Amino acid sequence: MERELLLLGLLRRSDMHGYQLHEFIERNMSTCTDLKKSAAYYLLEQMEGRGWVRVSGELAEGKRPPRRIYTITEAGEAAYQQLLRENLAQAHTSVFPGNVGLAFLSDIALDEAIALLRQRRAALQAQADAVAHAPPHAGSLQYLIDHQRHHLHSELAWLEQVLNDLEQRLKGDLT
Amino acid sequence: MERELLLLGLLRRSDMHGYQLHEFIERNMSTCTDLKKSAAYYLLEQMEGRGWVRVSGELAEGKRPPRRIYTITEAGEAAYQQLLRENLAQAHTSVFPGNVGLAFLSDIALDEAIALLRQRRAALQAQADAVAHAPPHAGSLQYLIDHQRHHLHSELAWLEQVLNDLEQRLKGDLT
DNA sequence: TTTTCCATGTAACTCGTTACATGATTTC
DNA sequence: GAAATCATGTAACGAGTTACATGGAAAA
Repeated sequence: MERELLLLGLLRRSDMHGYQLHEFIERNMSTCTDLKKSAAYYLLEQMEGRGWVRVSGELAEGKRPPRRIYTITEAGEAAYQQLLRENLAQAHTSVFPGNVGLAFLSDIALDEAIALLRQRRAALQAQADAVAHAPPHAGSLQYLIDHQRHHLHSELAWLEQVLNDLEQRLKGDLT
Repeated sequence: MERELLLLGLLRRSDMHGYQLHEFIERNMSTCTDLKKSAAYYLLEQMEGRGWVRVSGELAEGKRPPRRIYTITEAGEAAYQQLLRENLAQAHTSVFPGNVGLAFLSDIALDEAIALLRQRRAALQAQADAVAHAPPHAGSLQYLIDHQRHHLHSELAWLEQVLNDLEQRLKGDLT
């Protein structure tokens, strides 16, 4: 329900059409979350079926497909209130599939493991830089971005620790 | 490919059947990852189709379904080596769908927001405790568990920060 | 004696991605 | 004139979950 929470939260601020919603998320939240265009359209239709949103207008400009402007309904507002509370109260167990490799780190020679993790560190650093340079946002959206920043720093610190550990061991092996 | 990496890594250590693999993951890695039984069976069949593993024996005990023991093949070993390297070198962009709510924190009254986040903190703390009390593991599996521990502590620290911030603001409002 | 564990497997379903199609409009 | 943008939508596919079926063995 996280995706519908996101859409409802944005629609609550102002009516938008699908393309616009996707664009906003892409522009302002890409470091924290993502929502493909097709998924956005799909979710909007589905939520319309549930009565959470309704099409409040169809603006045709030229001969391109008319913009379908969505508005949140009362039922949608109620759903939003509940989803938001659930979301805030829960601690979702975070699973990092990208880290399974760590469990098998010792299957690789020390020096190669170090080289690989340095690559990872560089990529992670790039992500951290991207978030750092993101322009500040009004309201609590900033919390989400700050969280991502915090998380990336934590990941970098941990990786640094592992690298130090491995480098120490490498030294030990050579002497 | 993370799940196949996981299975290959385990099969490389010793031949196992599906149930056993699932059980091992459940027992020893449940705080970091998960793999449903049906998914395990499905992946094993699929990997067998790719020639990454083969059934090296069928042990029938009594009249229950015979254990299908899987062994990693040479092709599987090659795949493993590559998957592992890819996995270690990449920094997977971590997306936390569970946190979208934070972007809408200001839609809720301060005192209720605080109460909700305290619930979240308690749940998070419980997770951290679970990882802390997990018995130590041989080999680099420990890295994975340590990472999870590190991550949970980072999350707790950040949440504490947000709560402090909100509590400060609540004080300000009351005076 | 009832429940849980062992061990496999299948079918239906949900969710989301990819890749496409349309066609005007703006930008390079 | 080619390419990217705007704006919607569909169809096919893939991965994973849920829920079920089987049936003996061990534990409560």
